Amino acid sequence: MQLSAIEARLIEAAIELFGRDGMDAVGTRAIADAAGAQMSAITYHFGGKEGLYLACARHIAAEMRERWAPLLERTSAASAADSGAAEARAAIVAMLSGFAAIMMKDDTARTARFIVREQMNPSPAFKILFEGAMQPGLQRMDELLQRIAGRRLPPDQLRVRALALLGQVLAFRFARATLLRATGWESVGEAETRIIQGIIVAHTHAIVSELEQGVHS
Amino acid sequence: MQLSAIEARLIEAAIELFGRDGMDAVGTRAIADAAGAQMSAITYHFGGKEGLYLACARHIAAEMRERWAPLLERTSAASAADSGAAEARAAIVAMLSGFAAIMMKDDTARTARFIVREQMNPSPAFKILFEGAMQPGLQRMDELLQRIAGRRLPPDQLRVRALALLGQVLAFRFARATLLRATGWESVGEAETRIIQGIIVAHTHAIVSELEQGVHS
DNA sequence: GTCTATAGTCGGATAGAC
DNA sequence: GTCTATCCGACTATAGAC
Repeated sequence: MQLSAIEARLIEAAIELFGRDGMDAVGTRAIADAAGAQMSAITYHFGGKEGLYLACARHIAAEMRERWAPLLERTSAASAADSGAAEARAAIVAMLSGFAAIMMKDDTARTARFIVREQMNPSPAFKILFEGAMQPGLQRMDELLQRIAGRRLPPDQLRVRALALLGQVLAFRFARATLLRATGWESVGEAETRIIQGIIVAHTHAIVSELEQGVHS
Repeated sequence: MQLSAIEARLIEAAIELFGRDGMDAVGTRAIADAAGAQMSAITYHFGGKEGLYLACARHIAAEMRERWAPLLERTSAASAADSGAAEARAAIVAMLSGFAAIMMKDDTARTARFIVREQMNPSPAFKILFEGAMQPGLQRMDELLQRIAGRRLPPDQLRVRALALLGQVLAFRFARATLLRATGWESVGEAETRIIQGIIVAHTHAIVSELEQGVHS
């Protein structure tokens, strides 16, 4: 799927505006203006506002897959059947730490807003985002947790644990306004990201260790 | 601040619609219809759409304060200066477990959507929500964590830890679509809430224990 | 492919009857 | 306090010039 220059600009602008104000609240004129294009270009290239919205979802899914890729590669060995619990634990910590680094970057904010809207009010775009962007990471987390917990936990409990672990990271993106107000920080730069990562690592380590011991006992 | 019947109906309808579609995407006519009122009633009672929006924020803040109140009362003794780490740990677990119970209820969905919008795109309403609804709970979490960590952690680290703990719970509310898809659940009823609470309790216990030991060592 | 012009609908605010 | 009627601007979509 090769995009022309104008299509790329329209998608970038639309992700920003759809994310900030929601699909219904954004005018096609505002998107076109922000992209330096004519409103009718949206009709021509995407068939209308809804087509542009779905194109945004596909773009975001592809971008997320790219960002996850290194983390998934690095942890693939640890999820294999012949690896031990210690390796799996290290892989989980690495995934969440890496995920935190991705999510704290400023340029993730636009896509995150878009995704959260779909979470709370799913449209056909949600399927694209879930299968393209979230499924792979969740599945890897599942595999790693299973290497630690064995078969003692039912599958839905594994998934809930995976979501709770990821949720710690997500909160710093979703509840950004509260984070800034509660800490007094002006923004989340490198120093703040390191603090967050350190705490995510400590929490994850504690949780996974407990899971390991809980299963052994 | 006593509300007339029509004001109450308008606020209820507006929270639902503003939460689902966002302030800009909802028409005053749609709100009025849902409330069984005339559009001009919004102008008359709230001065306009924005006034209604702020009234929604105040209403939500008051409702949240009410829901938090029992948890804050029950944990106030444990946050006092003469209580021990074990009491504080139990209080933290109780707070998060209770918070999970509140957040999993279906009728929290509307207000949660409204709040998440303000998180990602703060308007003047955010201050109302933060100070009225979030500040008290966060502060109590802070106090309890401090009883455990002593003075070894700088204040912003305490707050980040508090947010990470709360984030686990929040994720199940604002990533609801992912939760349902990842688990295959059809809804989050009592049985599912118990599973989530159990995992929150286990995770919280692990995190707080680690914090306790980390400080002692 | 890119533009302008226009059609038809719906947005919020408000004046004035009752 | 509650209603109707109306203003004016913004919306999406589309037809047609170039």
